Amino acid sequence: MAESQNIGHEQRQVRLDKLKALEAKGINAYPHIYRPTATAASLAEKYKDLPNDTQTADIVSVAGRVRAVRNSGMFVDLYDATGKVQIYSALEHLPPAEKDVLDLVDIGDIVGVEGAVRRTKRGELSVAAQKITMLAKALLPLPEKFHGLTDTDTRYRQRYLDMIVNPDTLPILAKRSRIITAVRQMLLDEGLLEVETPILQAVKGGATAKPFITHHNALDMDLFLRIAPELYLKRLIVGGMPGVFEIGRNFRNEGIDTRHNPEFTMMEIYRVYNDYTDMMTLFEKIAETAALVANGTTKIAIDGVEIDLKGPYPRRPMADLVKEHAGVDFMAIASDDAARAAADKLGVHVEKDAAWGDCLAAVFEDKCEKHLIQPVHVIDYPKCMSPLTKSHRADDRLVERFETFINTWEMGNAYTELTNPLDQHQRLAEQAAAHDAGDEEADMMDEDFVAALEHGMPPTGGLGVGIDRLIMVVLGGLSIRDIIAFPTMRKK
RNA sequence: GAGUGCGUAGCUCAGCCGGUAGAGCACCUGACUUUUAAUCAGGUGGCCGAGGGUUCGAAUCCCUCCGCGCUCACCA
Repeated sequence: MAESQNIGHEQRQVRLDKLKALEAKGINAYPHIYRPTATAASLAEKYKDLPNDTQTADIVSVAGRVRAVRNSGMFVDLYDATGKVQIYSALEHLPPAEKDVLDLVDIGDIVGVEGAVRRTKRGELSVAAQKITMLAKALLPLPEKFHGLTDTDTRYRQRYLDMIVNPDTLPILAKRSRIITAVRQMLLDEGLLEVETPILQAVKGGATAKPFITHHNALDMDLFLRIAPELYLKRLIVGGMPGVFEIGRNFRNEGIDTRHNPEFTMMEIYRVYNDYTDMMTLFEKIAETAALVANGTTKIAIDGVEIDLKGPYPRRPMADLVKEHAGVDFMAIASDDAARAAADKLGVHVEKDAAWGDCLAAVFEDKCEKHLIQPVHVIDYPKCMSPLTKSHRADDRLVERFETFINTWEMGNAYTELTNPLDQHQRLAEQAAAHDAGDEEADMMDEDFVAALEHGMPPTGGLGVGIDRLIMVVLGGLSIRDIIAFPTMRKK
């Protein structure tokens, strides 16, 4: 990479010269293996009562990245995955050959140190070096030690630097990993099967969103990167799996901001003989699991506001919330015309051909979402915007669908899944007509999916959870770019 | 997509009513077996994001482009 060779070429040259000096001594600066016997944290724990200015006879070896060098190498701060341990090099104890290696150590190098455990006069637990092993000579300098790396561009493009110098970055990504693992385990404990379904799809479906399109050469066929796995997971239900879930990447060709990344991690769950109320309980369990593993409590603070993820959450019909926050009872509005007039009166813009349900949803988004700080299941969505959901058993204008909101963000989306093949075919046909008329986001007709339903799908509850959003909330309202290791960036 | 701010040394940042480039850290040399953002003295290092324009003279003013941030729009 020509570019990296130009970065700090002077400091790089100094380090290259040191690398050559190591090689001249017969030292491999990139050895195959090193096996430390201790970590910073294990030493801190084991020797927490060791008095100042005391050296033990315990010989250990530690390994990590050099982050600071003081007093011409007498004190070196070594960081491993567990924290910091100081390396103390007293000339009277360090063999001359080891001192030569020490002189060739720079900040940023990865080294292994063997020696006796000691606490210095000033109280810093240290390893009194007897042998110093270069494990990886760094050729490029690290960002500044005190201010770290603040340039967001560099932080995202060179995330490894962000992780090395900014102390919050790695723990956040580690918590992401633990949250996903814990949620996965919880679902496995529920008896669900984790499955994988196609990311390359010939027909896009399961959501309304603009897709990425790619091309398969051998088949000479365009394929969509999935916007959702829904229609394939339901095929597995038809095939007889009683409960499935998938955690994986979805791709949507839409805007990028602090809450949206073109590729994001979605979790979808389907369980037979469940309806949407069962999914509400399941969502609460997922959120609690995530919060507990990350923070040890279900309470989180976002912008100074305490939010408790402990269930059960209130269940509020969309129309009730609209009535509360906008003062209009849409359930009492009978016609599309009257609904549009009501929306207009509230200053909510709707299309000229907007139906009753479109108006209700538009008013909800404009007037209600911003108030939904504490967890709430918004239930009973209008039918027209939910082509994969069963009609509400008590009101045919609605469907049995809910979205869970936390911190005003939509966190999850769940249905009593539509299983009637004739109804499904008609609703997808309406979507497909919109798609053919130019609505890139509308669903397409998936004949095979409908055929699957024609073979019979048991009553099923389904739940989708935006894993990134969940992590953003659990970790205190972070940007999606802080919880995705490598967010999508423009080509530089 | 719109508005707005930013882009100067490896990193963090000054300089911006035009006059030829600065600091701290890092790096190099030296001092100090002392430290913990070690300290002290000296030094190296810049196509001032790219291109064009105005001007005797541009990091600074103007235009275009590139990249990033924020707000809004879009977005289940």
